[in-house]
Order: sequence, then structure tokens, then C-alpha cells
Amino acid sequence: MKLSSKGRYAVTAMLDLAFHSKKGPVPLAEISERQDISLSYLEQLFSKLRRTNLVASVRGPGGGYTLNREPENLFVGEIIQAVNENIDATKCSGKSDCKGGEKCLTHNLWENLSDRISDFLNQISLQELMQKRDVKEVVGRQSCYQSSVIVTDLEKTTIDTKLNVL
Amino acid sequence: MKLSSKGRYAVTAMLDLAFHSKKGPVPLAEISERQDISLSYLEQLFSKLRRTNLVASVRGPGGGYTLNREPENLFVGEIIQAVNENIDATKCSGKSDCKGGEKCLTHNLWENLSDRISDFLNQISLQELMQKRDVKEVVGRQSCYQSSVIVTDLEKTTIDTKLNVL
DNA sequence: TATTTAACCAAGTAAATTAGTCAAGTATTG
DNA sequence: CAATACTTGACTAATTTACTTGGTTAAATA
Ligand code: FES
Ligand code: FES
Repeated sequence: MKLSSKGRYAVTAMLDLAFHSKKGPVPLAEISERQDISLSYLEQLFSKLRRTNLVASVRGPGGGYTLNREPENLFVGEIIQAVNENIDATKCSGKSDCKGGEKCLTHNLWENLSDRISDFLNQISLQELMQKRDVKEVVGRQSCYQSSVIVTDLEKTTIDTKLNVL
Repeated sequence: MKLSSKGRYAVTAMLDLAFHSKKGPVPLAEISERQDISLSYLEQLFSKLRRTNLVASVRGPGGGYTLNREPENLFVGEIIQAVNENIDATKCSGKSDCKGGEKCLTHNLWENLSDRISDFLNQISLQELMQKRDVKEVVGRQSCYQSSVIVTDLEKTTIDTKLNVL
């Protein structure tokens, strides 16, 4: 079973996107800034999210990504599956053959567990996450810190230097 | 979050033990034979299971391992935790600090998921697993194939050779 | 008492996976 | 055409997994 940072980053990024994509496409650089996720890594993840049609991309200046579906119809389970392959907990990937071609003692247990996890994740929509109080708090905190202008690393150094001079 | 073969092997081995430990201790070599798990790997796992008092060991000839608790009071979650450290799905290990010391957008989601998984695994006892029809089927199949005598690899070769001669 | 049995223990290791980086593109806008 | 921003693929360091090797120690039995 896989649930690693890859999946967690993907859900976090999609939630960020859901909050900020009302006024047109959001560039990955912004999400990277806000959520502390490496830009190149986000690129990889969104490439997969686009291939599964969870997001749409707009190229060129002013471009970025938008959700390809309403937040209330976009479920966490889909996002994880899109980047993480599968959430299956069996060793045999459902083929019932992990003990030399035969079903092992615990196959059904893991199958059952996988179903429960899938049910849970597929039942929670982005919309639902957006409405949680604690998520709103975090977003609020991030809006305070977040600069409306996108700052490159080079520019940041310049600004820091300027501040040091003051 | 971790749920790998390590945890799966541990549960399978413990279930095998539950089925066969009525007449005294079961040596790991038998479990290894029946469940196709490397003996040395089983030793590592059972070392951890013993340290958490889920099993007791008897050394010397006729020795082996026994369950240290009734199957109805021994839960799958405990076994996995004993060998696998934790089933926690958060990135921050519950510390709410994975985004540079602060709580990330999705912390509560993973916390919630972890709770669900724990609940599920801690609610299923070995006893319950033993009573499932499909598990009984697999055990039955294994008893047919299983030789009552423990055969070393060397002896196996000899037997195979003998059969070839016939 | 010697031998066998089986638990116990410590290291090492090959393969896989993760979480990225880096570099060279291509498409779109102004 | 130049700047912006997405796209792609290859590469990498660190970590984890699933083992193996090579022993030592304790108990029973011949
Ligand atoms: S997990 Fe499917 S057969 Fe073992
Ligand atoms: S998972 Fe806990 S703060 Fe991000």
C-alpha cells in the first residue's frame, strides 16, 4: 500500500488550487510558494493530474492550471490514485496469488482494508475539505504571509539585501 | 504511512501460529514452510513480536513460539504496530509541523484517515480471522500439502531424486 | 556428556522506492 | 520575436525493504 508524500502533496496542491482558481488559472510557481513544495516536483504531479483530466492547463503568460471539475465532484481518492497509482493494500495487487500462485491466508483482510480506505477517500470532496474550519484557518494564515507578487529566488535575495541595508 | 510485506507477513505468521499452537509451541521453521516466508526474516519479526509480549518463546528441541494471549484478545493492529512501527498517515507524525513548523492544509485529513485505519485493524482479532470461511479454506488446503515431517533442503533433493528414479 | 534442535542476535546487502533536481524542450501571448 | 509558463525525460541521493550470512546460546535427548 502506498500513501506517501507524493499523494499528500498532490491533495494539498489541489486544495490550494481550489481556493485560488476562481480568478483564472493559477501558475504552479504560486502553489509552490504557498505550500512549500518544489516546483519541479509539482510539475511532475500536475502532469499526471492533467492526464487524468482532473485539471486543465493554460499555457503562455497569465496561464496556469484550473480545476477541471467542480470541487464538490472532485474527490481526494481520485487525486491520490492519479499520482500514486493505487491504494491497494494486498500484496498480490488483487490477483490472489501471492503465495506461489495461490491465495495467502490474509488476502481478504487486506482487500477489506483497501476497500475501507478507498471508500473513505472517495467520499471526501475538495469542497468538503474547503469548508472545514481548520483548513480555513490555515489558508487565512497563508494569505497573510503570501505576497501577491511572485518573487523569484534572485529577486528575494535582492530584497533581503535591501532590508539588510535598512 | 507504512503497510508493507513486513506487516502482512507478521499477521499471516501470527494467524498460522494461532491455528497450530494448540498442541504446544510451534517452531518458526514450520511457519516458514507453510507460509513461504524466509526463516531468517520470520526470526526478525518474531523477535519484535516477543519484545512486545504478543508471543512467548520456548528454546531447545520441541520448542518454538506460542501466542501470549487468547486469539480473541489479540488484534491485527497490534501485530502490525509491533513490527511496523506505526500506521500513521500524516507526514509530520502527528506533530502538526510539516510545513516549516506549521500545520499543513491537509493535516487533519490524514489524521482522520489514520484513525479510521487504526480503528479497523484494532477491531479485528485473530479469533475473528480464524472463523472466516475463506481463511479456513486456505488453511485446509495448506494442511493437505503440508508434510508432517520437517524436510530440509538437502533431504528434499534426495527425495526428488528418489522420485525421479521411480 | 555429545549432539541436536531451535531461539536469539548482529551485520551486511541488492533491489526498489521516494522525493526530489536538472536541462532541454514546446506552446502561447503580447 | 521575446518572455512566460507548461512539458518531458533523464538523472540522483537518501532511504527503506526484504531479505541473507554467520554466528551464539539454551534446552532436551540419546
Ligand atoms: S495478498 Fe492477495 S494472495 Fe496474498
Ligand atoms: S501532515 Fe501534519 S502538518 Fe502536514
